[in-house]
Amino acid sequence: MEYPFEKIEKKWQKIWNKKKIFNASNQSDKKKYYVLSMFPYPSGALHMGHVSNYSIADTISRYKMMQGFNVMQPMGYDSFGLPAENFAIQHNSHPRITTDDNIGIMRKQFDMIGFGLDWQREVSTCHPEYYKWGQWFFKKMYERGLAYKKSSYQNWCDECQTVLANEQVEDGKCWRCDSKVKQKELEQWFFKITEYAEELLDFSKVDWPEKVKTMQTNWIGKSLGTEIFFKVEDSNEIIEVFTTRPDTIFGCTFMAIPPEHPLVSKWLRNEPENSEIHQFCDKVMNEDPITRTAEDTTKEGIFTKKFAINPVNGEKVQIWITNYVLMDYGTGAVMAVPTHDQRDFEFAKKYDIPLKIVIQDPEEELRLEEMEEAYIEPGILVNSGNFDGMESEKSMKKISKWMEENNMGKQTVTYRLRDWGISRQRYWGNPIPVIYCEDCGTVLVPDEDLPVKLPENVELGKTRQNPLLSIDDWVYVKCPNCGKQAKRETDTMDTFVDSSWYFARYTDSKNKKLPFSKDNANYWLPVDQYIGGIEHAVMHLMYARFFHKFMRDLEMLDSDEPFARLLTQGMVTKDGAKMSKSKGNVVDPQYIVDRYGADTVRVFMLFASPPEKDVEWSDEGVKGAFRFLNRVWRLIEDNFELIKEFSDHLGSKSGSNNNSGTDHKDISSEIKDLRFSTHHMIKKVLEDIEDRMQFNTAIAAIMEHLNNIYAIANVNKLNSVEKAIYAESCLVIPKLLYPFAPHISEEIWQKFGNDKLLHEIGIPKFKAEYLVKDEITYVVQIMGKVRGKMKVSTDASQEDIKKMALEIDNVQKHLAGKDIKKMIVVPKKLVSIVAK
RNA sequence: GCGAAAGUGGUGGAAUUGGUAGACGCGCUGGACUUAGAAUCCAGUGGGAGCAAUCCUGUAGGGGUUCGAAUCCCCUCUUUCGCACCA
Repeated sequence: MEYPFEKIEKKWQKIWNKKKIFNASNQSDKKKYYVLSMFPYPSGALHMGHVSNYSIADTISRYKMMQGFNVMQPMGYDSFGLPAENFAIQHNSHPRITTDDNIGIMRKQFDMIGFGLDWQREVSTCHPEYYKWGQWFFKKMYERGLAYKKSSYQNWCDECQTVLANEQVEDGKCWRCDSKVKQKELEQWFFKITEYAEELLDFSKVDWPEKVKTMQTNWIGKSLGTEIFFKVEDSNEIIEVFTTRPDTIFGCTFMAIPPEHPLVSKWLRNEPENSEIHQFCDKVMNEDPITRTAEDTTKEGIFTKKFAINPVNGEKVQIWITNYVLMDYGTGAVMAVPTHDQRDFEFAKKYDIPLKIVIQDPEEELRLEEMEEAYIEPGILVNSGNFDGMESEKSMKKISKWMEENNMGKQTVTYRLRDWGISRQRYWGNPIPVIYCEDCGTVLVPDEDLPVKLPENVELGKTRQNPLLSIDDWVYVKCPNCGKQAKRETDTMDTFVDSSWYFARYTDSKNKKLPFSKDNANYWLPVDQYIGGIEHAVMHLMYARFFHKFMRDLEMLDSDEPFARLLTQGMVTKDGAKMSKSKGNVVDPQYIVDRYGADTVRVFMLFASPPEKDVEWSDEGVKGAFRFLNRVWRLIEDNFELIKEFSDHLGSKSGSNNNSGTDHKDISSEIKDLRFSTHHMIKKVLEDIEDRMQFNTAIAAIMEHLNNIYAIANVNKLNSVEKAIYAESCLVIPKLLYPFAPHISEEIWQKFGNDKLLHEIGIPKFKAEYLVKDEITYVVQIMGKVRGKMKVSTDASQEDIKKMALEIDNVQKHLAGKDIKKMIVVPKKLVSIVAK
């Protein structure tokens, strides 16, 4: 007989709902605990990845509730974005409608799995009440000089007809549709995330996986160096270069700039359209960025016939346009030192540019004519004016300082991180609240006109262009300043803007005057435990940190970081691959819940592997989880009378478990072991959840304890003290199972007349005195090999233990003819004998 | 190429501080119950030898430190992830 999971789960979901136990209050005497899962994009139905993510979060949440925290676990929908727009086009509908439909479906499924979510706080980023504040934040950014518009080469996805941020390009492909990304020159809006680069490198206030911290650190890519100013010969133009090797400045023999460099377009104006130099620039700029920036791409260039003057020695150096220098790193120009940089070396060899050694190898003297590759190691400076003879590493600071003093350059810090391009040329996103007026220029939409609502009357999918462009009565508006006919910005914001502050909106989601009140934000933030996929390590998690610090600087909240603790959960895989429709290896949570119940799915997910690792789906494994819950159920059913009889004595109503058998002499060792098992399990489960976040071993501990109970053969023959211990060993199960399988646990708990819900009764505590055993099993090793085992009473002395070990038959056998050199006793563990 | 993490039975995974390797689950084998199946229960299950006691062997491979190594150190291989002409 299967336990009636369907009835039980429906029943408890109703009760929790009715009692509103998951509605967190913004004021409480209890300590707060904010658990957050990354909110989903409403794709239509929950998939196993969601179930895994939210099962982890719900386990932590319910555990913290039992511990007496004021827990908030909110949920919402990341509902703007291209997929929603495309989905609507496919279904010949409007994203507003399809999105809300999908949210309806997901909402039902959230309830069906019994996640303890605070629905009062629900947000959906595509609702005007939410996106109004995104626009408000945009204005704040603009007012503080953190939002600006510029024209530049951008990652362009033809398929999605929109620009992508650097973070959204993976292997040269669009992170969404996988098609090749091109470069296109466009005007678009940026958020100055680089302003916060330094602070974003500081992870001292968060407890995050090393991996994520490293990924962000690498992404930001800080490097210390020097900017050096080169004059262009016979002109007042100046080219700034950035270098991390100022010690090689005297060896600079040419300068390398990319075709995108502003001086290039200026110079090209005087060149005929079909000139060689024009052709070269066009060719390089049209190359796709991946091949162009690949390390093995052949270095190419063209001489501009212009020269720059090296400020340190007045030498003339050729200026080359090349394909290997990037416009958007550093200053977009490089001083090339072929002898001490491999790339410059290759380039100089190819085009016969002069070489000059300025750092000598102290081991073996370098000769120009023999060099086959650049010498990039430290060495002794030569041909470097006053710096000759200095060690190259030590000279760097001195040279920079000297250049700074003589206005030849300055020390700088450069980051790989670029400003965040947030314009998207698509309909289904948050409109950028800007109006362009011929007279007044860029004008922000006044606060009282926020939100700029997305027009509803759009025809999607007719053209590949942004449909907003063709809605005249939306685009043409009066300038808020002068009243003259003006035009709206038709780009919408990247959806990562919406998800960069939603965690703060949850603290006060109904606020009509502000994104959230400072009091609420300061009460709840930072999020105590954030849970989501590793794929957001750089994008979302970095943007959210940036926004949080920005909100702090607006004095909207006081904390420095949004997420104090982060858990990156693994994927759900089947047959070794991520579940996906295209691979046809998807398992529908609905089907599993219908067949085995929500508790089973949750237990399986949590038991299959530790949370940060991938979970390999296994139909048999699910059955195993189901079998386990059935075994729990049967244990309680079969022993109902016995447990019931003793449950009142045990004070289970109050949830305390301190009567583990008033200590009596006549307790069999079997029952003492059972009592040990009970307390051992409590200790293990608490440690695994609290300290290690390792739910698989916590569940294993409960299973082990269940096996120990089943091992007690003749329950009816137990005396009354023993029966009480037995009853307690059973009753502790629902309490510890609750965070993982809440429905069945509540049902069992209630069976014994307990009117309190499990989260109200407090987490059980183990008693150390029951974890002390009278006897401990010692292992006896000879030369590291186990040769015997013995039970030793806890009060035995080291000498006793040694003596006992030597008495074991098998030990004597192995010691025959050998001298004992040494005996090591490891308390409570083993005896190791060294003999030869 | 650089950097990081990992590699344990047939399988998912345990082993928290250097101390009995393989907890727990799945699968498999045998048995009980059953007309039969499903379900359940009991026993066994890293490999090899043995009736058994017990012994040998075993944590990607090779070396080392130690009374003792999955765990620490060195080398090699493999996998995954991140970065990748960043001046």
